[in-house]
Amino acid sequence: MDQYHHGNLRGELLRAGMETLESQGANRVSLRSLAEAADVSKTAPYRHFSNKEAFLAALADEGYRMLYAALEGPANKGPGAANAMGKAYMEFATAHPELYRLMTSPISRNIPQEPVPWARKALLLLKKVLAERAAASGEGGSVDSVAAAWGYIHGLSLVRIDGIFPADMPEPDWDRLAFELPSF
Amino acid sequence: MDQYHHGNLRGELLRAGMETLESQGANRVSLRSLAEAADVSKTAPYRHFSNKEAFLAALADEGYRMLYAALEGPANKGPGAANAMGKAYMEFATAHPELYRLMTSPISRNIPQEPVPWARKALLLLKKVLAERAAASGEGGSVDSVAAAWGYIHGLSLVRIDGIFPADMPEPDWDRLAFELPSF
DNA sequence: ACAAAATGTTGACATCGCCAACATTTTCTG
DNA sequence: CAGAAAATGTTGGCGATGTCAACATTTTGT
Repeated sequence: MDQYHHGNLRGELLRAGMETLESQGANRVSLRSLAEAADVSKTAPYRHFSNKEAFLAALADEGYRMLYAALEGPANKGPGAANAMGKAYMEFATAHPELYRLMTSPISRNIPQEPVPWARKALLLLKKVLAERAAASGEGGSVDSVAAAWGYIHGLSLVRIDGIFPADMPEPDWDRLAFELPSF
Repeated sequence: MDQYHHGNLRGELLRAGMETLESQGANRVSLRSLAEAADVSKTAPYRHFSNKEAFLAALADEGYRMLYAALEGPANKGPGAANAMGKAYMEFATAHPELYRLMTSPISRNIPQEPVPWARKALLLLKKVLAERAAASGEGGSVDSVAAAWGYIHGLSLVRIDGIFPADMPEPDWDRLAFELPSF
């Protein structure tokens, strides 16, 4: 008995959209085809997301929810939390390359209307642990130290998942690199 | 007198395409509208690029040509070449954020048919200088050391241009950070 | 019970990537 | 130098997509 109302269209769109995103990249995500797959008319998604960008931003935020869950444990490890977090961070990026690319693309930040609560939460956690580490190492929680560690782990993750690293060199020991964050 | 042949359609498409890319991002680049702007039929571009991806790859390679030109000077500075290169690298990324994102997206590497000679050249230069630095610092040119510096400068550039860094923290001293590459 | 809000549908328009078939111009070769 | 071949461009069209306007149905709240 086909119902007029889907019941959980928003959730189903996000679920199926995440699947497409992870397997084929953000460019292949189409609201129309997702609607069709959910047995719903082509414009139904617009009742839940103002446009495609907002939908992608919602997917990105879902990614930050996952990232937060992945970082929560390592972040509470006491001493060495930052290093453990670096490793978990890169593991997340490596396991979800397309999602991670979307999360760190500027799209997510160009949507002031749609809230992205998990992004805020995950990044705050990251900042907190990195700042604590900087403070503990005598740098007084310097902004530069946080930015350095942040950029390092982000870039290392991308270099790995994007295959930028020269193919004619042996594979680096990514795990060790992610674990040993640089100091300033 | 409208000519049947444009004369330099390929070059003009790349020029105008680069303009759109830099001002509006890769997603907004359309072969059709570029053709229209060049006063040429909508399918004329396909005589020069097999598809849109190949066109974007050509734009990316043009970016690597520019990057190579920007790195050439610093790379020959003798001691401290790596640091000077790090600074020049981030300056390039900051000056051309959308182009840089395209260059480092995996699209560029998924096109085996179209050659991207400048990408190869620029990345080889980068690798050479970083490897020399690692060797000079006693690490014996370790792969890990190269990868660490590479990821660091790449990630630092992206964190800066993508605005990932928490807005509630003061702006880091990007130039100093780019100059002081981490050691392992 | 009824009004309002939420959710979905139909139809339409513009843009876009890209294919097939054909036209024109330039270049190469006998 | 003529004719073949290659390069370059055009027209017409197909299917996918984002998104808008107008309308329908269902759910919710008073």
